Amino acid sequence: MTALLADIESGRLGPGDQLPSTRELAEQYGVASMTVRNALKHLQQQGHVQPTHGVGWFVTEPPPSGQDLEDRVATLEREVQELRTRIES
Amino acid sequence: MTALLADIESGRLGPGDQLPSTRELAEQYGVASMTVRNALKHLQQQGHVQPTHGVGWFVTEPPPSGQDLEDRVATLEREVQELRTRIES
Amino acid sequence: MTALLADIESGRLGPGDQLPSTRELAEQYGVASMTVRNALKHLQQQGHVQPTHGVGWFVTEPPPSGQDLEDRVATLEREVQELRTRIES
Amino acid sequence: MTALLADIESGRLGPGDQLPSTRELAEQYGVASMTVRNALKHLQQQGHVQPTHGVGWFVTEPPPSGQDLEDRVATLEREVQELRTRIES
DNA sequence: GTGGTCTAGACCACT
DNA sequence: GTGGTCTAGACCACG
Repeated sequence: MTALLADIESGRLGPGDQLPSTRELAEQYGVASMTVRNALKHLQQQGHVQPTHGVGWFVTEPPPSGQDLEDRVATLEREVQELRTRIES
Repeated sequence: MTALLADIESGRLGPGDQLPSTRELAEQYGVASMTVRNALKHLQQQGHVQPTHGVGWFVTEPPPSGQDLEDRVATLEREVQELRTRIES
Repeated sequence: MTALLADIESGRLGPGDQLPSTRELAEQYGVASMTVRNALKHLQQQGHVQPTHGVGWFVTEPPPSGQDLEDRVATLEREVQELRTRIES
Repeated sequence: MTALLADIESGRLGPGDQLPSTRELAEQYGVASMTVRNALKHLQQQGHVQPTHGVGWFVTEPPPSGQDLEDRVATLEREVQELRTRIES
């Protein structure tokens, strides 16, 4: 089941892509659906995938790990400030 | 969808008032129309609202305080089922 | 889907028998799974069948034909009481 | 609403094509959904379209109207005879 | 232009 | 590997 993560990290599955259904994955890997679900939840906690109820699982945008969240906030706040200035002028 | 019940119980929606259409509710709450319908059906079973085909859903007179009979039956049937399972095991 | 009821009433399916899974029934009758579920829910309300989550649907004891809801409640309460006694013993 | 028939006969809509939804058609032509439905039922009686519940309306194979059925049979029989001859030679 | 039912197929909860 | 709930959107019945 770590093969899924490999697919995501290698780029075979990109942001926005829909994963095969949980039933398909269970069949493909020959495991119980519970196992698939646990694995997906794990990947979700790491920020790799996200479910939409009744629709499917999707690869998320690359997780912000590696960049400090506070840095990210500062960057965005600067951007907002700049845009506001441009609008007012 | 429990917000609707809150609106009714708080008095924001009184007896005789018409609810927004199922399609509007679906859009408002960001859910599918079937989900709205299921929620309304539950509120109906509890005696809060009532539909009229081709017209709309309406808030009913104050519901039968306590527990609805059908609910009671459902509850008991579940309990019986559970107890039987425990006995068999 | 009314064929199921016929099977039950004719005795081809007796009390305690397990029905085919909802997915099988959907395939057999060529309808969507939600439709199967709705049909089963109706049969349940009429007291013909009963589900157990994660296990399946089962034919119940002969249904409460012409029985008042209050009677039904009383009957179930007695049944619960009896089952509890059996568990404690 | 006869525009739909024109679209079908002219070939803009071919066999197997799905029509716009009844709601869309009603909106497009600025008529009530009942009117759309009646028109579609009319086209269905003439063998032009066919509905599938919960899915949509589809253009059927070209109906045999306009050519007499016996003529059609004769034509086909000649065609079969001709093809057989070509095969044998 | 509303409520009601259905399709096709997904995820979720449970045993 | 079951039942339960949900999505998105279709047709159907009705006032």
